[in-house]
Amino acid sequence: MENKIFRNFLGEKGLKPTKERIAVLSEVFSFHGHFEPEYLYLRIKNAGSKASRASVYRTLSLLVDCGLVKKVTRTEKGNIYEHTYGHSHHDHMICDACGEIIEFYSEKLENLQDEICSENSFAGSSHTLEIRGHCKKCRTKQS
Amino acid sequence: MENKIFRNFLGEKGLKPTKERIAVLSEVFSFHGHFEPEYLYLRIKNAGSKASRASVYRTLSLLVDCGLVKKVTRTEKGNIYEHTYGHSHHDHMICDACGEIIEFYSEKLENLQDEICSENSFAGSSHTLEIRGHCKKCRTKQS
DNA sequence: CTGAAACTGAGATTGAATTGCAATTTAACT
DNA sequence: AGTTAAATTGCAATTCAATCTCAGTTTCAG
Ligand SMILES: [Mn+2]
Ligand SMILES: [Mn+2]
Ligand SMILES: [Zn+2]
Ligand SMILES: [Zn+2]
Repeated sequence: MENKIFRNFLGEKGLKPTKERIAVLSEVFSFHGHFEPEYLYLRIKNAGSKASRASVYRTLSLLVDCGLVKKVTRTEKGNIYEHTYGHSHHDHMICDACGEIIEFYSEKLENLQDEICSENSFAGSSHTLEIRGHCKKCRTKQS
Repeated sequence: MENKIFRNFLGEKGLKPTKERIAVLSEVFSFHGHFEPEYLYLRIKNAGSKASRASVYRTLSLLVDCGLVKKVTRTEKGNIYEHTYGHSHHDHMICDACGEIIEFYSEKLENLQDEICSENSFAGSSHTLEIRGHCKKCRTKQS
């Protein structure tokens, strides 16, 4: 489980599993979905643990490094993260009319991307595909 | 041509085609490829025109609004743009080590996306695919 | 021409993220 | 348990792209 993985990762790097780091780890895995560092910081505080903003940022980096967490996007505001351990990869379709988000996954699509990476001698490690348009509901509503 | 399009866009909004705005427009279309606002600012200066950083940022927003320019991605540093008018659709691979951006286009990939949209009764109108990883150069350098 | 509205540049401000550093904590080894 | 070096922390200072403020300037419809 994630605790084990993180402690292992820290051990290998000569880093220590301090309460602050563990508090961040626990909080990150205490809920599902996307989050901003500040939101995480507040949740930790609210949960009765303590970790400064600096520690939250620093630990978040470590979690990304060890693969438990992923930086989803950089928005105008700041970065958005999500924990990935225990979740499978998917991409998104977003309806420009109602904002609905449809998640999808296609093995074929993933393979095709790998092919394209090879063709370009690129070692792809992650990707973000966002398809924009109109969902069924909004399309029928329009007629 | 882009000049006409931009002036039209400005007119419709009650905005004025000032020398600064036109200088930014011209510079944006004076070369092909990706660029950061600061780089554009320096190019404009170097070209003998004048436009403050503030105007460059402000005009860049307008150009995006009117569809002549697109925000390609957001890096640790800042935004990266490209002019789209006169260019056909393509997606990007971005090297996490050196920042190089590789453009690619795959008919198969586009078709596959259309298929996936159909399967989800979604009318896709645009998409952004960004593959992150390491380019050939950075990968060999590492060994 | 004229005047109201739009625009500009310089510098101030914002805010997420990073960093310097003195004090504190950790844990390996007696 | 006690010692100690290395790691870690929090706070405040800093960074830096991006945005905003606002007084002076420019544009252009009438
Ligand atoms: Mn999702
Ligand atoms: Mn491109
Ligand atoms: Zn919809
Ligand atoms: Zn590279």
